[in-house]
Amino acid sequence: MHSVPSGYPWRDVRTKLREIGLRSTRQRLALGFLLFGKGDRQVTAEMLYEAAVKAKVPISLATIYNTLHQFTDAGLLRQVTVDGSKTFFDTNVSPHHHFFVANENDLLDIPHSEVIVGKAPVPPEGYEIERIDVVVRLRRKSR
Amino acid sequence: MHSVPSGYPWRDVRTKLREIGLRSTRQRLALGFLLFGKGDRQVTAEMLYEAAVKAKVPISLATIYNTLHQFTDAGLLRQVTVDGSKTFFDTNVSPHHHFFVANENDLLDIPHSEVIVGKAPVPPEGYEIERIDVVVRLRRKSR
DNA sequence: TTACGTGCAAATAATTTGCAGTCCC
DNA sequence: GGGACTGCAAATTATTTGCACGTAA
Repeated sequence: MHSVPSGYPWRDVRTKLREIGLRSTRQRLALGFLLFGKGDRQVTAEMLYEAAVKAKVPISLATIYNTLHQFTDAGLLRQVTVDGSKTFFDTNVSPHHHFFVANENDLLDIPHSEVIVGKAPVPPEGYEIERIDVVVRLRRKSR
Repeated sequence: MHSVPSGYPWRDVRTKLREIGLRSTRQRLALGFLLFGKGDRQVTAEMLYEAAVKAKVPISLATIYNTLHQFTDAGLLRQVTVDGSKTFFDTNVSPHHHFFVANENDLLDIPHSEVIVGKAPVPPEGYEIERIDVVVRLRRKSR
């Protein structure tokens, strides 16, 4: 019944929390398991909140937001902006791009093998490229 | 003193409005000139509001939003999401990508000549690609 | 005239923040 | 015990909406 987390060694959330200087509170442990327990996930605060509620973890939305940002600051999560509202947090922090299905509000990682950016554009004078975000918008096939 | 609008033939905003079935009200004419008067622009509702105020056009923020969406629906503008909050509207509706300077909240078109996407990723079963958005995040060069 | 537009203010939605009470270390 | 953490509610920010009044056609 053990599933090996793909992409991140999360045998011990508690240890990880200590490493990044955060106390191992009930809610942070729970969110750690929910997020890193099995494979990569890309969630919104709302989704994670629902998952926590479903898992019977007593937590408030404010704490979800706080924790997501603390994890992001610690480099455990990457924030992804796809569509106006709703910010996603991705447990996959390695460089990669995303598929996004707008009317299902669903974000998916694009396997790193799928090279997309051929040639980076030349930035204007005085600026340098910090990162390139690619979002491939999908729609359900009509038939 | 005449400047030829680059990218769009806006000799007559009034005509254009009629074409898309909108009445030529004072505020719509003004926004039309501000937006399409000289070359491509990429603005937020707030930016356009300030420009209108500066141009002594009596208008409310609500009308700015209404008008931006009407223009977008008519295909005159393209909505661009870069960063969580703040939605940009781009007068350049041809396929192209963007540079974005986060801490200056500045959006720039990337010339179409600058090819970026090399190979489109294979979408998951049952889905097809609707559009590919590329945002090249820039930062000021340190020195 | 009269349906379409506009402006204001109130309503939403997502997220942040202040602060009193709680809980790890 | 004491500072870090949590939860609630109130505050913010960007945007939308309801509705009385104004105005283009």
